[in-house]
Order: sequence, then structure tokens, then C-alpha cells
Amino acid sequence: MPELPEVETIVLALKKMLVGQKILNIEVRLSKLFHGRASELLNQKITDISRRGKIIIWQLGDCYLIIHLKMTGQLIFVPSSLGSRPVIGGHPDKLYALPLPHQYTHIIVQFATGTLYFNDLRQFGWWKLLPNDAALKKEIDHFGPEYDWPEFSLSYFREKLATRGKSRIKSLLLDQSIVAGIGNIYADESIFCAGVLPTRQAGSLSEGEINRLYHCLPKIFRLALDHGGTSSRDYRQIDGSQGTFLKVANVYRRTGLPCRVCGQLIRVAKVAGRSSHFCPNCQK
DNA sequence: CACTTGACCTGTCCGC
DNA sequence: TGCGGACAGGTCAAGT
Repeated sequence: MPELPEVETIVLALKKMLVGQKILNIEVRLSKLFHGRASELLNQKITDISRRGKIIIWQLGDCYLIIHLKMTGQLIFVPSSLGSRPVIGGHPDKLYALPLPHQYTHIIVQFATGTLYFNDLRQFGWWKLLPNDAALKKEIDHFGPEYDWPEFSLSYFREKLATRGKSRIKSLLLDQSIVAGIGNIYADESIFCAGVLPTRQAGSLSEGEINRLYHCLPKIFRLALDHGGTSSRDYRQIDGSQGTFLKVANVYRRTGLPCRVCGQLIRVAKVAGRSSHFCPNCQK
């Protein structure tokens, strides 16, 4: 799925398009993906759209609609003027070059200015309607700080690494309670940036390595945001265009290709149950 | 506690 | 060409 930069890119665009608008109609075609009564959303006005970790949050008066895209979820907004097909940037693939809605479209929301389609090939994503602040708080309570919050300080990070010293650094970065929003792609990229192997135990990192990793996280996220995120295959921005971060990624999905820094071939191994890409020379 | 596996789904890709 | 298996951005529960 979309990780933090992808979700952030989507949220900024949604915000621009939808805040202040009323939901004129909502059609749920695959009911298991929507938790709550979708009909309660009718005629509700969206007052804000934000993000916490990888969760998208729509505020509608006192209640909230939260959306998790998981692995293959997409939100595509088609302005009324465009008809049923978004402008697809880059190279459209077989699946998502289909006119909307298609067989993987599970929820459709109508606005005065256009239509929002929720597509999800693997059906892991979900929408959830929450009645109030308390319900929202419960959903996002377990998240650690965002990478750009003051709470995410070097000393906070150092302490988390120390208390989870036996965990491998890759597992730690994927743990949403440490920092919210990191997924497999940016875990690999930031670990490379810090020059540390993904298999290293958190407690074994030197002060210098911790410091490097801490500063690599915002650096990688900002770079990815500048590229509109990563389109590994399914991810799309809400106008259907792709993110271009893979063009500058150093290790993710570059197995067998020469490291951009030293030329050694990038390797892949399973760490924390996930494919982990690394340079055997640059990372110690 | 930390790690692995399986589950949730469907599609693609690779080797035989 | 067809078939089986591995794998894919996330997360949770259960087992070791």
C-alpha cells in the first residue's frame, strides 16, 4: 500500500477537491469493506481531511470517516467534466487503465463536482464510520509520533531503540507504534541511507548510526513526497497518475542491479517476514 | 518478549 | 500453452 508519502499525497489532493463539499450519494458494492452505515453519510459536509500514519481521516461535522488503503487500495477522483475515465499518467497497466467503475471498484461517492472511486484489487482496504472524537482516538491511539512532530526527537528514537534492543532494526521501523507511516519501501530506503543492515539488532547500533537513521527518515520521506510517492504497481494519485520515487530509490526493487553508490549488486533477503533490499557493501 | 506463519484476496511472473 | 508456486505496498492473531 501506499505508505506515508503516498497517503500524504492523496490526502493533500483530496483536501483540495473535497473539503466543503457534500456527499450526494454513496454506493457500497462490497459491503465487507465498509464498517458502519454508509447511508449516514448522505448530505454530510466534509469539514476537513487529514492523515494519521497511513490512515486517511475525513471529518464530517462531529463524526469521522476513516480509510485504510492497505496494499492495493486506490482513491481516484474523476471531475464531472471528464466523464468516466481519469487521465492516466505514465504507462497505464492492464488493470487500472479500465474505465471506471470496474470490477475492482468497491465504493463510489458522488459529489457535485465529480465522483470518487475506491478500487482495491486485494480487498484488504477498509472504510470505517466513527461517531465521535472518542471513537477516532481509539482507532489511532496505538500510533507513535509522525516523523515531523517534535515528539519524534532523537532522544525519543534512541530510547525506543534501546528498549527494543533485541529487535531487528527493520522490524522496529515497520512498527507503527514507534514512528507512524513507515512501510516496506521506506524502511529499506532509510536503512540504506543510514548505512546499516536490516538484520542488525536495534541495540547494536552505535550513537552515530542511530543519529544517521534518525535524520534519514525525514530526508527519505521528503524526497518521496517530492516524487508524489512510489508506484510499485497499484498505487495511483487521485487523478490516476503514478508516483515516481522508484526512479531515485537506492535499493527497493533493485535486486541484482548495481548499487548507485558503490556498484556492488543489490541483494534481497527476508527480514521480519518482508523482502528487504540492501547493498552488502554500503550497509554494515 | 521477539519472531514466524497464516490469514485476508487477486493478480502477475517465472520455471518447468 | 498450461500449471504450480512464489510473491506483492499492510496488519492482525495465533503459534513457537
